[in-house]
Amino acid sequence: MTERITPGMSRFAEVDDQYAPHELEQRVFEYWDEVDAYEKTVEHRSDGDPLFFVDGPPYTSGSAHMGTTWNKTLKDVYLRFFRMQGYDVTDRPGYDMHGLPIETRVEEELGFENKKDIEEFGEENFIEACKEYAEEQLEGLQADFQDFGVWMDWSDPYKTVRPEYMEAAWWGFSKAAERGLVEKGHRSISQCPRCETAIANNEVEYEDVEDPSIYVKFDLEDREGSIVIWTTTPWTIPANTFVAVDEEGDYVGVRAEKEDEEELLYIAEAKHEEVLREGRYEDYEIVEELTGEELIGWSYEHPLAEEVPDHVDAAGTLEVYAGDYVDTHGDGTGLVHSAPGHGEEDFERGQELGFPIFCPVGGDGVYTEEAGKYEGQFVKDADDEIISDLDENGALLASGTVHHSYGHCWRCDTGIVQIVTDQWFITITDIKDELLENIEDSEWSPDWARDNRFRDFVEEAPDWNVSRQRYWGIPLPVWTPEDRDDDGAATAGSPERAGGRADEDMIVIGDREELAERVDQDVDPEEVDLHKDTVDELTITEDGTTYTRVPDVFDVWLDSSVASWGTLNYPEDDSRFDELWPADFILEAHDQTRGWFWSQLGMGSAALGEIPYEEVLMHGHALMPDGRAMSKSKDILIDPHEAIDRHGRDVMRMFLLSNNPQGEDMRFDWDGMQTMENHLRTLWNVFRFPLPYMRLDDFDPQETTLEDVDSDLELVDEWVLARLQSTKAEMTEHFEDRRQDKAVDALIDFVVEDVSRFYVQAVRERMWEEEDSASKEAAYATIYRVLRETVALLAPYAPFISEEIYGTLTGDAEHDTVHMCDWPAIEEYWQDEQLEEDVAFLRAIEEAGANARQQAGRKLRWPVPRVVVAADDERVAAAVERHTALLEDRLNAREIELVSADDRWEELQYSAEADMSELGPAFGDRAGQVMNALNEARIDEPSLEALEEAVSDVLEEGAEQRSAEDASGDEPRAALEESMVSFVTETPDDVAGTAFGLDGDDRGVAYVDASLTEDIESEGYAREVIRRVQEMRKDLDLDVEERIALDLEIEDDRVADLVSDREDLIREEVRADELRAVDDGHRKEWEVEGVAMEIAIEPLAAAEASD
RNA sequence: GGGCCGGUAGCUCAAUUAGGUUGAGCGCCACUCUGAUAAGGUGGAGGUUCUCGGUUCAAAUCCGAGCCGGCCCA
Repeated sequence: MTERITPGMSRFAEVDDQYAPHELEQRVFEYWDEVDAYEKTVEHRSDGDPLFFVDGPPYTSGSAHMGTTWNKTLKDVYLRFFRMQGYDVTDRPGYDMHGLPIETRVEEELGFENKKDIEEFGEENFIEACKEYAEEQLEGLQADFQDFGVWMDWSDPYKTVRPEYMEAAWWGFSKAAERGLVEKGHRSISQCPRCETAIANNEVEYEDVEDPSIYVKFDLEDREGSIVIWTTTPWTIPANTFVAVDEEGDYVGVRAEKEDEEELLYIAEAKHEEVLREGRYEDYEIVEELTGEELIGWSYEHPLAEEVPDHVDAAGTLEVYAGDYVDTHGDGTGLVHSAPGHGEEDFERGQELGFPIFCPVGGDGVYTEEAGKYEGQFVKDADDEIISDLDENGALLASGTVHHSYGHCWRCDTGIVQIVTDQWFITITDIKDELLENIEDSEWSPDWARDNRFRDFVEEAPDWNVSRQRYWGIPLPVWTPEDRDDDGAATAGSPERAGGRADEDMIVIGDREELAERVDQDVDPEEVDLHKDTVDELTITEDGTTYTRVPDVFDVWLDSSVASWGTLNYPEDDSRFDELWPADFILEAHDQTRGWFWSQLGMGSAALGEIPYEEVLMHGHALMPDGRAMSKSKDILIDPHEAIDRHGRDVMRMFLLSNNPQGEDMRFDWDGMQTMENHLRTLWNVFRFPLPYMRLDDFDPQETTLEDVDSDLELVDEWVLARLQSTKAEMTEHFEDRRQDKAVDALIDFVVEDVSRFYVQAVRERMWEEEDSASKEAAYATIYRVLRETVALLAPYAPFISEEIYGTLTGDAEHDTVHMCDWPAIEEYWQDEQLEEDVAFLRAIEEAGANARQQAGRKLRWPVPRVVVAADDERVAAAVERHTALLEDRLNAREIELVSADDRWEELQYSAEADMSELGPAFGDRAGQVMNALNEARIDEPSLEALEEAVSDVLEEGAEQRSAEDASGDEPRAALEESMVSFVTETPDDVAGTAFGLDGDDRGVAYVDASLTEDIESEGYAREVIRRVQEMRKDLDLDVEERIALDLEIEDDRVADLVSDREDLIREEVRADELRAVDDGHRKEWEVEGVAMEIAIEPLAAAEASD
């Protein structure tokens, strides 16, 4: 067997100098394959508590975009987290593969124009072509998801086109039918005339278009004059049935003159000027003022009575009625042309009024015979002819065009027509109260998504039209008597609700077994495919009646609505349903409020009386860097593949996951990607740093645990371990709040700020020591524990780099994959809040000291004799007292002097900062003035008396005002209180001092005494020499252990003497075994603090070899 | 047109719960440091907190009216 370098095989193996994400990720993919990492991780949790996650199935047209990528990455991070917490997670992915979008894509590919082409091609062939297309798209999507490092059960996704899944939809629908929630309805729907099918309201996309805008006069019968209506759809005029007005609106009768003719017109008062201007009338006079109520009952003549001989003429039609959809201040005239055969509101009002439904338009948008003169024309094409006919009839008041938004088919972009047809509905409005109650059984993040958005939607949701007159979908499992009058005309004109209850004479089949049992033909339930072409011909004969299948297929939203049991292959497989259902967790974007969140609620409630999910995490959309929505069709997008090419999978995931997942949109940001890469590089470097030392010393983390070296731990070790505990606690809390972004921020902060910038800095010298020491072992054990737990915490986010680091750290001593690890538990033993706070103060002091040093012009390399820490309070003083040595070390100070809060430096001056929350209530409208005075004051001691003295002018002025206003004078004069101010030190010129603080509050000042002594100069110059020799070693690319000969020439005698005092130090630090003249070596001239030096080095191995 | 969410530094966001002198990271500029670091450190520039009005001693925060973006609905 050939030896391979893979994570998990060789502890502390050599790793890349640089973090190289692409190579690393390839290695990890291969490794996962090799050890069956995913399968082992699933198996590892098989005894855990079940956690039933249901994947909202992506639609299989097109490839993964940044939004899908974010969605799947979020799912991945939570599923990995749940697994690490011990849950046995159901993680079956799914794909939504039916529906009009795929049909239109396939039609495009095949060059089809309309349904006739499909019929000619053959339903069976077309369905097969759709299936192939969907499967192809699925492959691409799934390859992408796997490439993003998402771990789900890719071997067995649920597909909505599989018979067992389609059966799950049949089952759900049949349960709803059993509850009496299925009915056939005669309703106004949006129809795509190209696709020749109803489409759901949420499939209608609104686009700005130019349409006719006409004002039409309807001549009144039995009285003089006309009422005026406005419409942008002249093609609906043939179906006019009544005119609606606002009962309480104000209307006027106007005598208007044009070209010597006079007309009496009735219009809303608010609109009359505009309408008359449109009609180019020269003069007018208001002759009547009426309310809408007074117009009711007026009858008029149909304006196209001759052209459309079959027009509505039933009793009560062609009259004025009240309609609550009329607005006398909106568009139009305040009188609304109403055609129940078209508009939804018109339809509903027409039903109430018991009018016949006249719709002279077919499913293809072409006028039928009933349209008389216009028969055979596509409705939009007939607009011009209708307008000119109206004109000829003297009915046209004005004709123009208007830009407005008009509904279009979401897939083929054809303008929709509103017509009345027979459709099948799930009447969820009958169980609306139940739906609203069921919502309460689910927890949502963020909570407003449920309590505002979702509830609003559910409250207003209409019945669900589930039928589509198409091919690529789950066939309706409904059989009706073959001689049945399917166009539903019988119900038209009925004053009751259209369609009525579910037909007594309707058979709804619930599964394949039942299908095989009841149909007249031979059907093998194991083999039957269930698509339209296989079930269309099946008939059922019972009690002498033959039933044929309703030819429609389901709205594709119904497919995914049954995912909670479809995922479990229920009802075919009932082995897990009772244990798992309903889903514990679902996670989708906010557009699913009206989509999947809703359809599942409706279907779950209709079929099973319950909401099918218990917890929802609702995220936002991925936006472009400039905040625009991404759009594939407009080529406005960031391709996840490009993101991976530029930065790698882990980086992309880290970026995506560092965004708030609760309802807020995410702006993609290349800078943010780069920052994440920098963070991961930092982690890589932290990880890489101790490896050579551990290797050299044969450190064995199983032999030498943290517990073994407990007594040798130094302060920084204990501190970083305490920080680790806090980080774990913080992350766990954020994860449980479904804010993985805050969790990863905490982790990054820990790695970058605490481990890399502080801990590693602090332990470098300990690891650099050549001989074994207890301290070094303690540092090894500490950083090992820190890294080992860090990669577990990071694993759900960045599974690749975590895997490689884990493998390199643990060898074969632990799990095969980091993803089998438990979520790191908080260990109370290592918690130490006081120490964390102490170090926070020390770091603040260090930062201030660095600032002060820079002010004093003294580099960190040069020691300073003394740093004075003036602590504002006991807490700070205690921290400094406890850790003086560490502070000396970090500040490179010979001595730390603590000035406690009770004492102070006489040289110092003070000023005061006001606390406005105290000052405001006490001084009222003068608080700002007092604040300014306080800020400007300079005093010698930080006492309230001194301060009051300094700002006395302002205080007294206020007191005078107050007593002048308040004659009773018993209110006490506002005075300064301790709580209103905090004192701030002012630095003397000769000492550099900088304030330090925590969380924005000043807590003291660090003063750096930068005076020089010979001893300090000696060390300073020596360290300057060391630094330059190190640089020269680096020039030669010498190994860290390599010995050299050093040649040092310094012109200034005084400096030369100072440096030679530290000869031992220099030799040790630069690994110089010999101090002598070097002839051939690497030679360089330097200037150090104005002193010229010449340094030469020569590797000893090379020197020996050349001898 | 309606509902929900958002608008704070060049960018990403925090501070809005409960009103009290607007902050961080990234980016930029200058200086500095460098034998784990494509790093690190110090300083700096950068703000009409979308606009207008109101409440208040005091508003990014509360209220009202708009504007812009996103989602959903019509």
